Parts: sequence; C-alpha cells; structure tokens
Amino acid sequence: MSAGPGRPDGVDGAEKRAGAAPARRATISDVAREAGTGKTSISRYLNGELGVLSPDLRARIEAAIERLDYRPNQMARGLKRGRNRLLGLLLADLANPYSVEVLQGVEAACHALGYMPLICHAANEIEMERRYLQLLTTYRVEGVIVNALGVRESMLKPVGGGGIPAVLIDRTVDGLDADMVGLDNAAAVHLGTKHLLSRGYHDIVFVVQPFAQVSSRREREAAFRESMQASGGAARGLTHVLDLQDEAAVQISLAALDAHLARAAASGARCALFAANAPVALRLALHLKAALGAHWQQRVALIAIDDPDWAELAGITTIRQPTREIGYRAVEFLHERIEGAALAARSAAFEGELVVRASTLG
Amino acid sequence: MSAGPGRPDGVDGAEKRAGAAPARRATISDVAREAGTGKTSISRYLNGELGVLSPDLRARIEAAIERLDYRPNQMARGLKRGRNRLLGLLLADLANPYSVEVLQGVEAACHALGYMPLICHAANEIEMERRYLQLLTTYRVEGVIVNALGVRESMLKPVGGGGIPAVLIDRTVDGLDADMVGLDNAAAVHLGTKHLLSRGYHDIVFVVQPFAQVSSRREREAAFRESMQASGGAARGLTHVLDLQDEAAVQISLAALDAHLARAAASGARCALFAANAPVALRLALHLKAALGAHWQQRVALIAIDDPDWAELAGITTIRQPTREIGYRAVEFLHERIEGAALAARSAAFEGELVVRASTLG
DNA sequence: CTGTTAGCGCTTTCAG
DNA sequence: CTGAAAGCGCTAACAG
Repeated sequence: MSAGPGRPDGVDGAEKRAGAAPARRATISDVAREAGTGKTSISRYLNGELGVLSPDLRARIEAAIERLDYRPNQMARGLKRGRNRLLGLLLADLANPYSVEVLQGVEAACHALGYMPLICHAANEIEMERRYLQLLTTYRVEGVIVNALGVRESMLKPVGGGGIPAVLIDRTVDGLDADMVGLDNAAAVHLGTKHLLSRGYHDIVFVVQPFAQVSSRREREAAFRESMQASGGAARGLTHVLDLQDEAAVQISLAALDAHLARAAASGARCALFAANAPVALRLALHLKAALGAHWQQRVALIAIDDPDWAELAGITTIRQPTREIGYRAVEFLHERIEGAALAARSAAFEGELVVRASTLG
Repeated sequence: MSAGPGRPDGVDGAEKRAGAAPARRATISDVAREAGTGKTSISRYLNGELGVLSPDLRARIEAAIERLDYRPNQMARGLKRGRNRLLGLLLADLANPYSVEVLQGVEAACHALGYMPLICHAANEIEMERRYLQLLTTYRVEGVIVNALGVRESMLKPVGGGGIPAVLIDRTVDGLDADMVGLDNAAAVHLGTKHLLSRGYHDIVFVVQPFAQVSSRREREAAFRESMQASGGAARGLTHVLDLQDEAAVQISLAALDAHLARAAASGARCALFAANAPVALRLALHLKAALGAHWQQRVALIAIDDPDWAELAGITTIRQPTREIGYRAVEFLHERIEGAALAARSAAFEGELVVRASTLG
C-alpha cells in the first residue's frame, strides 16, 4: 500500500508557473501575515466566530483570504480537531442500480449534515472490501456505512464497543451488533407472492443468489417459503439458486430452470419467476429471451425485487425499494452515533412498493 | 460548510467502552513507547525501510503494532509529506452506466498506483459540481478527474499553470488546456451511420441532448451531419434535440419526433433513430414502447452510443465505449502530471465497437 | 543502526 | 477584542 521510496523527487513540473499564481497554496500563516494579524484571528474567522472580531480586522482578513485565494486545509483541521467529517461508504456492487440509488440518498444526507462521503466500491471482491475497510480506518473516517460482502465484525464497532461506528445497509453482519437499515424483506416478498397468486400463477420459482451468507437474501427466501406455505398448498413454490459469480454454475442452473419451466408448461400450470433482486432479474430476462425468443414474456411471468430503469422498458413487475431514503436514514443513524448517542442498536425496515407491469398480467 | 459552533461537546458516548479496547486509536508515540524505542524507528518501519532496522528492533515493533492494533494516520502523514494520495473523481451523473464503468477503471488504476479515489457525484447539478470541486480543493487532493457538467477552468490547473492538476473525461472544458481522454466521437458516429446506411435506413434522426455546452455531444452531432453529407444525399439526416433535464421540453420534442416518424412511414422510408448516448436511448425506447406498443422495434430502428446492460435485453444495436480503459488511462495521465511531467496537454481518443443487435436488422 | 529535533497547517488554551 | 504558544500524528534531517 505504501508508495515506496525511489520516486525521483527532483522532478517538479509544478514550478513552471504562468506568472502571478502562488506555487504553493496559501496557508493560514500566509493569510495572517497578509492581513497583518495572528493566526488565531484567522482561525476564528474561519470558524464563524465573527462576533468576536472587530469590523476592521474582519475586513482585512476577508481581503487577505480573497487575495491569496486561501482555502483551509481540512486535513490539518481534522488532525487538530480529531474529526475530519469524512464518512466511509462501502458498497458491494455499484453495477447494481440499488447501490447507486442508495448512494444518492447518502450524498444528500451528507450534504445536509456536513459530511464528505468517501465512496468505496468492492466490486463484489471480498478482498477489495477488506482493503477498503482498512484504508478507511487509515483515513480516520468518523464512521462507515456498509453494504457488506463478507466483512467480519472484527473491524467494525459493535454498539458500545471499540472500533469505528458503523451502520449496515441491506445486510447484517454476523456477530455485529450495529444499526441496520434496509427493506422489510418479509413484507416485500409477501407483497409479491400475493400479487402472483391473485393473478393465478400457481407454480412460482423464487430465484436468488447463494443466500446463506447474506441476510437479506436469506430473509427473502425464508419469507417466500413461508408465504407459499401460508397459501395452503394452493400453489407450488420452489427456491432456485443462481450464483452470478460463477458463470458455469449459472449455465447449469438455468438449464435446470428451463427443464422445470418445460415440465410446468406440459402440465398446464401457469408459471412465474420471482427474482430476489435486479441482477438476478436481468440475468433471467436475458436467458429467457435467448431461450424462448423475443416473446418470452408470453410464456413465463417475471417479477422482481428492485426497480431498475430497464424494468419499465421490459415491462417487468417489480417491488421498488425506497432506496434514497434508505441511504439518507443510514447517514442519520451514523451521525447520531458519531455525536455520541448511546442507545441500543436500532433497525429501520422500509416498505417496498409493488409496481405492476405487463409481465404479470398474462 | 463549516460545522459551526453550538454542538454539545459534553456528550460523549464513545467513553462507554466494553472493556479492553483502547478508547483512542494508538498513535505512533504509543507504539514507540510500547516497543521501547523512538518514533523514528516506527516511521522507518512503516515506510518499508526495513533493511535499516535490526531484526530485534523490528520484531519488537511488529509486536507492538500488533498488540496496539496500530494504523498510521494518513491525514497526519499527508500533512507532513505534502501529499495525501487522494485523487478526486468528479462525475456528472452516476445514473449513467457509462460513469459507473469509467469509475471501475479509475478504481483499478488507483489501486495499481497507490491512490485513493474520492468520488463525487454531481447528479447533474452544476451547483453541486462547484461545491464538490471546492471540497476537493479543501481536502488537498493531488489531482482531479473531471467528467464536467459546467466547471469553469478557473478552478482547475491548465497544463503548466497554477491550480490543481486535472484530466478531463469525455468532455473538454472551455479554455482549459488539460489532458483529455474519451471516445473517438467522429469515428464512432461514422461507424453507426455506415451500419445504418448499409442496412438500408435512409431516413436517420440523430437524437442528442442540448449539445452546445458539451464537447462530446457537439462532436457527435457534427460527425453525424458530416457523415450524412458524405453519403451524397443518398439518405436524409436530421438532428433532434432532447433535453432530458426538462420534462416538458421532452414531451414536446418527442411529439415532434412522432410526427416525423409518421411522415416518414407514410412516405415509405425506412427510418432509424441514432441516440447520442444511453440516457437518450432509454428515454427514446420508453417512449416508442408507449407510443407504438410492445412491438415498436418493428416500426423503427434504434442505435445508440454506449452499451448499457439493458441493450442486450432490448436487442438494441450499440456502439460500445471501452469505458474501463478510459478511466484507467485518465488516472495514468493524472499520475504523470502529479509526478511532475511537463509535457503539453495530451488527448487519448479510444475507438468504439459496433455491437449489432436485432434493432437494426429489420 | 538509532534517537532527537523540528516542523506540516490548523485549533485552542491562556494571557494580555 | 487579540495574539503567542503548545500541540494533533507523522516524517525528515541531523546527529550520534
């Protein structure tokens, strides 16, 4: 991680200046000198303690700052103050539109509360995630929001314990007692199955990525089974695993799915696929299109949790998560922890919203 | 932007510790004391100057670090060294898959070169962009990669001038002489029109967002017109503007487009739409589907620059940009500048790749 | 091979 | 109202 020695320090292109502009950014001392005062007053000015400065001094400071195009160095401030207003946001997969939307909520909240988000993208690599978490520690972020891949609780701060304050998004982390915000998975799945059943689909396959390690997937899968049981055997439910990280496994799994669909079709059952999230839905749709042709929608119904922008185009029924709010709330939770709130771990579960489209109106 | 006074400093939940863990992260002094040596040796150890430490001292240091779970503070290092290994990445719109892909290239390069990307998302808000640029300055990033919305050159560093080193992505900034990396727009558009003409489409509408302020759009539009002229009047070309930031304008524009399509259909011309980028393509596809029904593809051809994941699902022909490489190269350029390279502004234009799908095989 | 001594740019007592 | 001085955690001469 360290840059290592050996860099030719002699090189210095920055010296080639056009003319007036200072080679080095002005420091607080420069401003103090320019304004003919001490650093303290500058600092006071920067921190908004205006009432305490004489109008004259204040004017001189303003002028000096302007003239030197001075910008306080956050790093130095952070070092002295012990807080740098940096929040880490660790995302498992930015290719998932869910993450991008949550990110937007996080950004909005950060602005409102005066934080700067340090966004880290693990790209589904558990090793990346580990490195980023370490990096965040190193940059002394005041807290982290984690959409975990495989983080161990050891690096995070359990409520009331040591480490760095964390709030979890979408997924819990084994053994970590922290604030959590996400979807009300059980309710969302029930919403979906109820819709499917009401539309007369009596053979439902729930397709989900390997769920043992990921709480949200686990909860969705459990809710699905429970939901089907509650239907009193009126419909047949089946869980199907699709490991998107392993293309070979995906092929095998899709073949099995095809077989199931064929069997169902032969027996005259109306069949629906319930994708546990957007990436799964996309993979399914692509496959169905390839396997059944452009009019695959007439052969099998598809519903999904998450509402990516292409869902409308493809006409797929979805259960939309209030993603922005999830991100926003996560920051709020974290902020409270950072400010020292000593309450027990909280959890916010938002409701999903059913968006009915053509795919389930067959 | 400043936190302002008035925060109740008395509150301090962090004091409520479970037991052993230290309330405060260990500092280099703690480690030195624990290892029974001076800070210098610790620093040397941290910076990989291992050959210069006796095996014994080294072992003691390692043990101490381990015991205290010590992590060097990057902020302090940066303050002292004058470089904090932070790079700013200013993105106009993360909802555009293009940005996410470029981002991945940037991340990869950052890892390889030892930087930490500070990702800022302007969300198409020019004011946000300005604030972020200021913030990045304040955090003393060593350089910025900018996918500009409306940045003025005043904040950035023209090659050889003052300010912060910048490299531009996809779009140039008026009056800023900086490194630039993006798509070979002219070639990409030619690729598209050639394909369309060869498939017998003789009425082509190029749909683009307002292009006066954005160099890539401008170049694409110009290339389109030139391309049509070069076809020697064999086909009719028309530029159509779609301002996605203004829903009312979009409606009007789409209505006009519908009229054009109807006219073309009446005259028996085979008509194609050429979307200048993915967001435009999505909007067009959604509209066509709503206006012409699920089988809109049989009525009008669609081709687009950019290759979002839904393109395959919708069967839309695209011109794919090597997005990862663009991001990677941008970091490399920036790195060279940071290291002091004093060459003239460079520009890297990557070739697009035509991905033919059903939409243009009608 | 190792430690001492100055700061990096800023905030914060503590005296004027 | 204002400024001098002492660090925050770390690195980099400069002596041993």
